[in-house]
Amino acid sequence: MATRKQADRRADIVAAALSCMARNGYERTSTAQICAAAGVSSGTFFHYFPTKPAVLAAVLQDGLERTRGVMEGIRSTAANNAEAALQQWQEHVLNEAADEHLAGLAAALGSVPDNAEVAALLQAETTLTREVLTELVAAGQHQGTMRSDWAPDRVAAWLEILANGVLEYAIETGASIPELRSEMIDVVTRLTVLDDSIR
Amino acid sequence: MATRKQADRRADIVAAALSCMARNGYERTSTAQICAAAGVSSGTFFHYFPTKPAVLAAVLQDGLERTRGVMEGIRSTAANNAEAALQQWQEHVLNEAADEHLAGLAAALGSVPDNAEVAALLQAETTLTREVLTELVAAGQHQGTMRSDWAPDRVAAWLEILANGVLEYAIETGASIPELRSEMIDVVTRLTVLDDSIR
Amino acid sequence: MATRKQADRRADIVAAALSCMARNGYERTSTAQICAAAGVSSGTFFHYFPTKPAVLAAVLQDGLERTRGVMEGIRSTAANNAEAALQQWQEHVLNEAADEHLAGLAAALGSVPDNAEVAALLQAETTLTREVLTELVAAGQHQGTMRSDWAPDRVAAWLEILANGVLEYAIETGASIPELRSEMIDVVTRLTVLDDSIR
Amino acid sequence: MATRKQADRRADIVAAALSCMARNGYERTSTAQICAAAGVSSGTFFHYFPTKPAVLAAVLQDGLERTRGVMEGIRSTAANNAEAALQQWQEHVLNEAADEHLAGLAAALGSVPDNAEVAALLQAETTLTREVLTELVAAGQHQGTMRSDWAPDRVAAWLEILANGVLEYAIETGASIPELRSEMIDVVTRLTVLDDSIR
DNA sequence: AATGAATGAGACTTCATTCAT
DNA sequence: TATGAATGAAGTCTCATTCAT
Repeated sequence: MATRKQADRRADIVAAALSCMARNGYERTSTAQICAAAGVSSGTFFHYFPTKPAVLAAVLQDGLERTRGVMEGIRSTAANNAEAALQQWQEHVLNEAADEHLAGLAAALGSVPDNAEVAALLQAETTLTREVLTELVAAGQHQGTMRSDWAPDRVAAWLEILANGVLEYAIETGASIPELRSEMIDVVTRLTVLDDSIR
Repeated sequence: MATRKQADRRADIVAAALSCMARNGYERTSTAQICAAAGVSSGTFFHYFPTKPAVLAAVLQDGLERTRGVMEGIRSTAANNAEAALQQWQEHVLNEAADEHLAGLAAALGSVPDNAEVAALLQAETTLTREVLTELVAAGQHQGTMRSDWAPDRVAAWLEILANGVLEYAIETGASIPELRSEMIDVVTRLTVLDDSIR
Repeated sequence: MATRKQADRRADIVAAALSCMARNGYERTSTAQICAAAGVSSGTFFHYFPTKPAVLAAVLQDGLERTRGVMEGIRSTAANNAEAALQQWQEHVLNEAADEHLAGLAAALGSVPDNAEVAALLQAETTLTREVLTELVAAGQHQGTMRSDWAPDRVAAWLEILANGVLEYAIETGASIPELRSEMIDVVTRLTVLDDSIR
Repeated sequence: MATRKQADRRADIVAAALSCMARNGYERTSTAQICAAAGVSSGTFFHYFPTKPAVLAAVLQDGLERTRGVMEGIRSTAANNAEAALQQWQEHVLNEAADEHLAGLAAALGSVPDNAEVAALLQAETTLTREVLTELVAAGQHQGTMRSDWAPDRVAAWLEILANGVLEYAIETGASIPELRSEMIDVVTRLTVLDDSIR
C-alpha cells in the first residue's frame, strides 16, 4: 500500500499539472499552484520531479502513451480496412476535442518550449501520428478506397492540419462534438475520397 | 532623421514586441528583451505603454487593422464573384503562414489571456473573419458556385478550421508555401464545391 | 538555537520593520532595508508577509496588543480609583515617548495610509484609547475627584491631544522623560482637577 | 504681464504641491501629480525647482513667512498685554487647524526629511514659535498675569505641545473649530493661570 | 521660457528550486 | 518519504531628473 500510495502521489501531481496547465497555460501555472491542486508540499513536488519542465514532460509522456495505444489500434485496423481506421482516427480526434484538459493543453503548448525533453516528446507525438496516418492512407490507396493522386504523406499532412484546426476550434467555440462529428466525416471524406468520385 | 526616429519610437517597440513574442511566446518575452530589441530604455517602453499586456494589445491592434483591410477587399469581391474571393482569402492565409512573425504570434497566443483588452482584440479578429467568410459562402451559394447542403456559417467554420491548421502546420514544419498553395486549393475546392459535383 | 531562530524569523522581521520605519518613515523604508536589518533574504520576507503594507500591519498589530494590555489595567484601576488610573495612563504615555521606536513610528504614520488593514488598525488603537479614557474620566467624576463641567469624552479628547503633543515633542527635542513627567502631572492635574479647585 | 505670468507659474506649482502633499503626504506625491495639478509640464516644473525637495522647501518657506507675520503681531501685543497675545496665538493655532492644507501638511511631515534645507526650514519655524511663546510667557509673568513657578520656556513648551496635539486632533477627527476654541481657552487658561488661582 | 520624450536606478514582488528537519 | 522555510535571480513598473527642440 505504501507503494501504491507513492505511485498515486506522482500521478496526483501529473494530473494536477495537466489540469492547471490546460486551464492557464504552462508559463502561467506555478509549481505552487500544482502543489496546491495536488495537495502536496513543494518539497514533495521536487522529490518526484527535478524541475518544472519535468512535470510537463511527464504529462506529455502520459499523453504519448495513450496516443500510442490508440495508434496501434488504428494501424492494425488499417492493414485490412483503411476506411474503418480513418473512422477510428476521427473518433480519436473528436475525443481529444471533447476533453477540456487535452485540448487546453494542446493550445497552451503553442509557445515554443525551450526544454529538450519536452520538445522531443512533442516531436515524438507528431511523428507517430504522421507515420500512422501515412501508413493508413497508403493502405487505403492499396485497397482502392482512397485517392491516389497525392502521395500518402501529403494526404496525411492535411488530415493532421484538419485535426489541429478542429482541436483549436473546439476549445475556442466550445462547439458540440456530435455536430462536429457529422461535419468532419463529410470533410474527411471529401479530402480522401477516390479521385474519380469528383468530376 | 531625429524627427523620424522620435515619431517611430512607438512603432519600433511594437515591431520588437511582435518579433520577440512570435519567437518565444508572450510569457517568455520580457519587457527588457523588447526594450533591447527596440533599442530603447525601460523608461521609454513604459512611456509609450502602461503595461506589458498593453504592447501585446498594440501588436494585435495592428494585426486587426491589416486583417480589416484584407477582409474589406474579400467582402467586395465576394459580392460579384465568391470563387475569386475564396482565392483571395487563401492567398491571405498563405501570406500569414509565410510570415514567421504572424504565424508565430498566433501560436504563442494559445495560452488564455487574462487581459480584457487583449481578449477583446482576439475576439474581434475572429468575429470579423467569421462574418466575412460566412458572407462569402452565402454569396457563393447565391451565385450557384458553392455547396448549399450546409448553412453558410458551417462552411465558414470549416474554412476557419483549415486556416488555423495550416498556420500551425506551416510554423511547425516550415513547409514550402507554393506546395501548400496548390494543395490548399484542392482541399478548399473539395470542401466548398457544389454538392452534385460529388458522386 | 536553530529552532529558536526559525520560530523567531517573523518576529525579527517585524522588529526590523519597526526600527527602520521609526527611523525613516514608512515610505522611505524599502523592503530591502528591512531584509538587511532583519538579516533575511527578500524571499523570506515575502514568505512571511505578502506585501509591504502587511508588515506595517503586523507592527501595528503588535502595538495594539500591547496597548490593549495596558488599557485593560487602566480600565480596572479606574473602577476604584480614577486618579491612580490617570497616573497609570501618564506612565504609559511617557513610556511610549521614551521608546524611540514607538514615538518615531507614530510620527511616521502622519501620512495617510491607503491600505485598509493599516487604517483599521490605526482606528482600532485610537478608538480603544478614547473609550478607556472616557470611562476613566466618567469614573473620576462619579468618584468626585474630577471636573464635571465637561462631558467625559471631551476631557478624554484633551488628554489625547496632550498625549499626542507629548509624543511629538519628545521625538523632536529628545527631552528628558523625568522632567516631562513632573510637568505632565502638573498639566494633567490642572486639566482634570475638580472645578471648585480653580478660583 | 510676462513677468506676472512667470511669478504665477511658480506660485501655481507651489500651491499645487501644497495641495497634493497635504492630501497624500510628501513621499506619495509625485512630481507628475504636482505638474498635472498645476497645469504645467515636467520641464517647466524642473525649470523652477531643481529637485522635488526644493518645492517642499518653497512650500515651507511660504508657511514660515506667514508664521513670521503672525508672530511679529503676537510679539508686539505681548509687550503690553500677554493675555491678549495668548488669545492671538490661540486664534492662529485654530486657523491652522481649520485649514486642511496646513494641517495635512503638518501631519505629512512627521516623516523625517533627509534634505538639509527642508530640515532647516522646519527648525526655523519651530524655533521662531518657541522664542515668541517664551517671550510671551515671560512678559505675562512680568505683568503678573501668568504663573511664575515654571520658567517661561517650559510653559512655552507645553503650549507648543498643546498646539501640535490640537492640529493632529483636528485632522484626525475633523472636529468643529468653534467647539475646540472654547475648550482650548479653558485648557490654556488652566495651564498658564497664576499659581495662587489653584488651591 | 516651455515642452514632453527619454533615461535608468531602484522599488516591490514572484517563483523555481534547495535543504535542514 | 515528506515538509515548508529559505533563497536570490529575474520580472514588471515608478519616478525624479535631463535635454533636445
